[in-house]
Amino acid sequence: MDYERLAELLFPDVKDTPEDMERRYPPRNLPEGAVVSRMAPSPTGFVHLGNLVQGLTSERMAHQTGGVLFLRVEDTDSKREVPGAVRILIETLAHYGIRFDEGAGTGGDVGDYGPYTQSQRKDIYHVYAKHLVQSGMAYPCFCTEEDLEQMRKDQEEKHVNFGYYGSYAVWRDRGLDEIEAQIRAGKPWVLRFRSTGSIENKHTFKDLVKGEIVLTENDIDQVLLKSDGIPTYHFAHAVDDHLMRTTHVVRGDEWLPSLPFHVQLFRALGFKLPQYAHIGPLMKMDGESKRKLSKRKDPELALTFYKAEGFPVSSVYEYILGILNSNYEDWRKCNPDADPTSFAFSYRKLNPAGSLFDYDKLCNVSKNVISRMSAEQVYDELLGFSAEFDPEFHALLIRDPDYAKAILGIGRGGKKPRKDLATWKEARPYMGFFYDELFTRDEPFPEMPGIPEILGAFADGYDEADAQDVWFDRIKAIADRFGYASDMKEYKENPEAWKGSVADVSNFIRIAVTGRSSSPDMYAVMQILGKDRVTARLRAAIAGLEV
RNA sequence: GGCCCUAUGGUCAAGCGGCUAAGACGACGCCCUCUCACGGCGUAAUCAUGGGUUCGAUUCCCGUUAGGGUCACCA
Repeated sequence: MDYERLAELLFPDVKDTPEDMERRYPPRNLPEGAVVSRMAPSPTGFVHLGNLVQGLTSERMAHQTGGVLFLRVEDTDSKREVPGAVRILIETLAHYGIRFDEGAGTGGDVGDYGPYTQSQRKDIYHVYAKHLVQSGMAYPCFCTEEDLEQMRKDQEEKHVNFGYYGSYAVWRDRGLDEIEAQIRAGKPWVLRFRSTGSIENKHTFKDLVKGEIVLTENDIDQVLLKSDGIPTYHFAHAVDDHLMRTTHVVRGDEWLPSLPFHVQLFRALGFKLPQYAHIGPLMKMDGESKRKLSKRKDPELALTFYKAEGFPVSSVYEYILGILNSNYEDWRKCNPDADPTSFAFSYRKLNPAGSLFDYDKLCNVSKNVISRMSAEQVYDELLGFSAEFDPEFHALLIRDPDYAKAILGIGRGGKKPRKDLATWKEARPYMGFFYDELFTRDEPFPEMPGIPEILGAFADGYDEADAQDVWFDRIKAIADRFGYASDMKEYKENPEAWKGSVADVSNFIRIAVTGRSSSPDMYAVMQILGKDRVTARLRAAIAGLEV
């Protein structure tokens, strides 16, 4: 077979050689140990937790070593492409603190190793495709979809391995004349890799997170170029990561089965293999068993879900970091206010298996994150959320910023901050009663004696200027007056001696003022509500009870 | 079905040949001069299984079982 002629036939327009490519994309000049890594998502418009997990790992590895993180858009599947997806992708990732040093950007490419969008790299791939044909390592295949389907059926019946290999590789050794005839007839073709591997051969391979793994050689003649001349992932991966001088590839472990082929391809192309880190998928409980989080079934996979639920981005970030490096949580406890980038991230800590996604844990992390924020910060974030998801609440919040911040400041700061909020969505039910527009009385008063009189007595004597202890002494005095115990200890020893306790009295007032039986500290609540609102609500409650 | 990965409490997990097997979330109980939210204390709960190797295995090796992933002109 005259491979040179075949190559000319297939790629008449390709004049560049691999050597030209090497000159155009020389090795990077970086210090020893610097990691060059990348995110290489396909622009489907759907940014998910998996992207973030992978991206965060790459980002930390690159930036912690003084290396480079770049973004490459893998748009080789035109069927799946969604317009505007690249922009969404970049903005979402930036939102989560992943910044690229290089690569595709909203304002065009940045960096010397571009283009960073695969659909613009066709010429580059063809240089290597032609080279492989010239050296007999690739050949055209004219099988139709039907042909391949038939092959698959046949293999299923015979219970043999699936795929285009051995005697099933029908175009592997056809003559040049036959190929030429097909091309002249305008038949579409794909370029296949001529595999010399055997499934009898095993090799050990060192993966950064899985450790030593056993690979079975690939014996399938995989597709390198699709019939439209666009490369498959495998081929693009090899060419791009070589020319872009990637040192570390972080990806989901669903890629593990195609790793033998990638190893084979890099070798055939004469490329140095990068280091690989295959990370386990995020799982979810589905009835009795676990399964990988799925795009179709699980809304919590999409990053937009967390935005709509009102999780601060820093909460999601912290949660993911905690999943990746379990010692992050301890570090955070010791360094409550430190920047997460000062944490020593290690790929060695990554779990080789898949972890179950834990919503409760995320909430807990988020409560801690929010509790560490200032009232000012909470207000700003809440505003951002409500503007998009709760305009009515948003309008109330911006009407009187100081009022809102005072509310959000209750129990904030200090050693033991309140942790009421895990999401911004919870803010409205938490603090709604501060606004007359949202205030409702849905909590009934308990069946206990003297409630209207007690409320009346409190309203009559309420003085906004009272300090907290004076304020509470007044409540105790009212308790005594109406036959309720003012001392909790005494009451607990002998509850029968009283109608109730000062806790009950406080509760009557709480229900009257907030409409609920639980609220933050009543003194603080009343200070913020102001005397007029407090007494108005007390009077209204009394009127309601007397009807 | 072939190939590959994984296996410590309900969940996330420390552990890397010798420990009464950390810690966190969740659950439950108690305490904390008004509820709630915090905080404190405590309880229950884990090394899948069978064989080796070893003076000694949660830890190393093999089998079994279970779970997961993957077998496209998708990434």
